[in-house]
Amino acid sequence: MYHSKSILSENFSATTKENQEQMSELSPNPIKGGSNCAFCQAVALCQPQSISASSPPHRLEAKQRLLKRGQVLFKQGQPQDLLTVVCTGAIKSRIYNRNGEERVLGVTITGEAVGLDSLSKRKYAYDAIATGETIVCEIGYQDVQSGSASQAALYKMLMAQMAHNNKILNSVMGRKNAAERLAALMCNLSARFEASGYSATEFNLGLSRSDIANCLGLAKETISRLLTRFSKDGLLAVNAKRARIINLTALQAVADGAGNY
Amino acid sequence: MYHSKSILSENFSATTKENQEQMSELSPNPIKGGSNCAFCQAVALCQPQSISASSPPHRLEAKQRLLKRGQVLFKQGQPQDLLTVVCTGAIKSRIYNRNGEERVLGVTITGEAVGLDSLSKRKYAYDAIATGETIVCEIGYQDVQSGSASQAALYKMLMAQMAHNNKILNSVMGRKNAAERLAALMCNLSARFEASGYSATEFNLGLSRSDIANCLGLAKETISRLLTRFSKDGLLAVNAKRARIINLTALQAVADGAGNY
DNA sequence: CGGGGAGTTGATAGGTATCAATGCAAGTGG
DNA sequence: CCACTTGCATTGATACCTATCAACTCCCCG
Repeated sequence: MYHSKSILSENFSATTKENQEQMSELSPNPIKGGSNCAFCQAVALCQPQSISASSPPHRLEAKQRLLKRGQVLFKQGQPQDLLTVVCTGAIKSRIYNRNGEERVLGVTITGEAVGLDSLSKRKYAYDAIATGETIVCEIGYQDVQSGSASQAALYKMLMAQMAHNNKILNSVMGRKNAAERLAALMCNLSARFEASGYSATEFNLGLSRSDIANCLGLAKETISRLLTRFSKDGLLAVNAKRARIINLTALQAVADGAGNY
Repeated sequence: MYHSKSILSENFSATTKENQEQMSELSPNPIKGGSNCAFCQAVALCQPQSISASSPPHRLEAKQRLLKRGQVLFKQGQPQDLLTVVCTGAIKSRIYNRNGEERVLGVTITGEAVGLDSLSKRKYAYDAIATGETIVCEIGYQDVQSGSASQAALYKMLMAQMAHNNKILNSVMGRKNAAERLAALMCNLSARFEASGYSATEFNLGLSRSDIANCLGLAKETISRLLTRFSKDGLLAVNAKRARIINLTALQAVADGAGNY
C-alpha cells in the first residue's frame, strides 16, 4: 500500500489496567491469590456488588496460574468457560490459516483480559501463548454471570473491546504503510502501558520481530530495518525486546501518516 | 502488501436477512410502516415477546424513511438513540481522517442494521450515506430496552456483529493482496445477499469503484483492472454496479489465496 | 565446541500506487 | 432536443515500497 499521505489515527484506544516491567524476570513460585489486582481491568468482576469504598471487597473464586515461555493458555476451538486476565507478563494470540501458516493477532499485556471476544460463543477463537513467564488470573464465567453487577461490568468490557476492535481500526490499519503500522503499534503499546499505570516510554515488547512482522502483515526484515531507522531518527531505542520511546509525539505523527515519513 | 500466498478465510460471516434487487429503481413514494419485514435481521426487536407462531406480532414503533442517493442518514459524533435497519437499498459508512480524506468502512445492505457498534456509546462512530434510493426503518432505542426479549435480541446482534468485526478478520485482511481482497469482498457480499434470501450470484455492489478501492485500501485503477481480469477469467461479470458471480468456488479460492492467483 | 534461532544488513524482483489520457453516461441548462 | 459539464470507469507507462533471497553476526543452550 504505497499511500504517501493519508491515515486517520482514530488510534488504538487504550483498554487496559496494569503492567509488566520485567516480563520475564519474575518469581516462578506458586502463586497466592489476590496479588496485583489494584489496576486489573476485570477487578469489577472479581469484586462485584457492595464495593463501598471502605468495605473489604467480596471476591469471586479467582485462580492464578503461572505459565512459562511458549506455554499454551488455551487453544482455538476449545470450550471456554473462564474469563482470563493477565496479571504479569504478556500473552500472544494467534491462529493458523488454511495453509498451516501462523498468523499473530496481537499481544495481551498485563491487566488485560484474553479471549473476551469469544466468550459469548463459549469457544475460543484463537490460540493464546505465553511470550515469557506469565501469570494469569482465571474466573469462572458462571460466577461472573451470577451477579448482575458483574454482568454489567462484563458488558462494559465487551463494549470496550468491541470499540477497540471495530471496523474503523480495521480500515485504518488496512491502508497504513510499514512505518505507519509499526509506529502505530508502538504508540498503541505505549498508551496501553500508560493506562496500566506504568511507564508509557519504557516497556517490553513481548513479541519477537517475527511476531510483530506477522501481526502487522510485514516481513521481519522490514521490522528490523524500521526499528533501526526509528532509532537513528531519534524516535525510540530498542534493545532486544526492551523498548524506550524517545519522541512519542513524533512517533504518533509517523503513525498518523503526517509528513510522509 | 505483496504476499504471494497465505490467507485464511475465516471468512466474513454472513449476518443478514434481506435484499435489494433493484437498489435504485424503487418507488420514491412515502412509506407505510411494516413493509418488507419478513427477512429483517432486527425483526425480533420490532416484534418482541409473545411471538407465538400464530398470534399477530406486537410491533414497536418503527418509522420508515426514504433517502435519496448521497443523502446522510447520520453523521459521526451525532447522538444516537435509534436502532436503524436498512429495508431496501444500501448504506455506505465512512469517516474522515485527520487529513480530511474520506475512508470508506463498508456497506450495509438490505436487512442489516447500521451503527450497531456505536449504540452502547449513544454516539455514532461514523457517517452513514445512502448509495442510492434507500429505505431505512428506525426504532427508538428506549423502546428496544424496555422489553427483556428485545434486550436479548440486541445482545445477540451485538455479539454477531462483534464476531463479524473481530480482530481475526482484521489481521486476515491485513495480509491479503489486491486480488484476494476484492475476491473476498465479492464473496462476502454474495454470502450476505444469500443469507438475505436473495440471489447469491447477482446483486448490486452499492459502492462505486472508488469506494470499493477506498474500502479495501487499494487504488480505484486496481479495482478496475481486477474486475476486468476476473471477468476475462470467467469468475464474474460486472456492468456498472451490477455484479453477477459466475464461478463462486473459484472466486472463493482466489479470496483464500489458493494457487497464487 | 557446535548448533540453531533471532536479528541485522544488502541486493534484487515484484505488486501496486501514481500519473496521465481517454471514453462513457447522466445530469443540466440553453 | 442538443451542447456542455461532471463524475465514474478504463487503460497504459512509470516509480516506488516492500517481499524475498542470501549472507552474516550474535547469543543461548546443549
